[in-house]
Amino acid sequence: MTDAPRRKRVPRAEREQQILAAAEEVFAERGFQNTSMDEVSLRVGVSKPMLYEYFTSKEGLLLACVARIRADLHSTTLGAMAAAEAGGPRAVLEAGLEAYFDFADRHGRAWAVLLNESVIVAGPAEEAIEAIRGQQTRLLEDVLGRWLADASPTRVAVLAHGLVGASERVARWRLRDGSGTGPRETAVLLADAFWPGFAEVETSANP
Amino acid sequence: MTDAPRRKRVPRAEREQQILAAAEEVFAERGFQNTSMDEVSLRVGVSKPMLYEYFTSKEGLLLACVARIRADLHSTTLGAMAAAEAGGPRAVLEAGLEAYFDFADRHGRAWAVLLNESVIVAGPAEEAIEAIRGQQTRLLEDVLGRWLADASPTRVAVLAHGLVGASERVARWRLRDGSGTGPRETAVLLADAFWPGFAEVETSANP
DNA sequence: CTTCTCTACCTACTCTCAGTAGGCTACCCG
DNA sequence: CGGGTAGCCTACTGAGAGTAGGTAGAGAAG
Repeated sequence: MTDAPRRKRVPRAEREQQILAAAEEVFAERGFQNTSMDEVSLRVGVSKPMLYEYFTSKEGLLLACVARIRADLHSTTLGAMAAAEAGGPRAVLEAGLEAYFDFADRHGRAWAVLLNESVIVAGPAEEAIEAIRGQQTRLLEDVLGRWLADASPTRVAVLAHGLVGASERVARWRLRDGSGTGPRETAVLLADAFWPGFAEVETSANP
Repeated sequence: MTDAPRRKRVPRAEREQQILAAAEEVFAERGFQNTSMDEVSLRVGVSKPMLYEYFTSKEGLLLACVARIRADLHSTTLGAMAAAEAGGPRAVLEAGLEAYFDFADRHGRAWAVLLNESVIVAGPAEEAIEAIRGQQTRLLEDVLGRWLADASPTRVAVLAHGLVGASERVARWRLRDGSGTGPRETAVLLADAFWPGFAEVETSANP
């Protein structure tokens, strides 16, 4: 009946993952601002100084969450696009968009908080978040650069950033009001809007 | 030599504007998170309780700043688009985009912090910010709805939200790396990307 | 089995800062 | 020239980010 002295020792890597999982949950529920480190530590079942030992600061913890989910998103969309390679550029575009919206669906609020609404600061953390976001844009710049070999880098940049921004906002709209529209359908609608703008790519179509 | 007893009484409406101006500055410099109410009050030359009297909370102050700058942006772009009406839809689109990028240029970091990076919370403030943001989207939905009279509301929504998202991200990119590209040039590039997606509008062109 | 040591872990603080209680005073109006 | 009110202040409370300094479990070495 005396309460269990359940101090269970766990290797660092594993605890880090537990902490990230709990933090992602709480951030998604309450938002970054309204989350206290005490609450995260409570939910993991570990004391606060551990969080600081492993992640330096509250911002650091947020950054780690963002990095993790971004990496997941990146490999997911990359995989989908690679799988659609045979269908030609248009199919690749649609596959990437669909994978993105599907990812957003599966991760719900965590996606919105961590990828869109969370940036807070004007200091190094902002840089860090933008850098992580840059992965996605660079991926698109690569692909678009290959398709539009003779377009100016500026044009490629505008298209890539524009497409990323459009995806984010459309995904957010779906989360709030537009959930009646499925990932596939949404992807096609957005691709329809953007595709004709890629004038030069009109060569290889679906089989 | 005894320091001035400069308690200068100022009517409420005027003080509110002073406070908003100072807050916008500090938020832009430090970011929301790293700004203390004490610092804002110091800069205005007024004591902290005044800020709370007029704006309820730190979030409330942020919200007021956002609302103000959003309203400014809204009327600016609206005006530019109205002025371009005679040139046809394509000219209206370009004018709106150019006004947007120009606005972002003029407001520098304040724009980035207040319109893009500042949303913080999961509670009512998030709703409020989204509502303010909604102005812009609704404006576009109106215009697009008129141009694409026979398109489904879903398609119009995707286009409107997509275009807003694209503008935001492209503007942000310009602020960081792409400032070599002027507002006009950027607007044309983005319009080129999106325009052909508005298939049905191809009727009225420039004189 | 004992001791050594390394790393996971904790309790108990400090300090900054959002938000408030309660009162004062400049200015207008009669 | 005395109210009355609107603008203003000093001086607090409480929450929560971040830290100092120490405890203890588990494997290695004897």
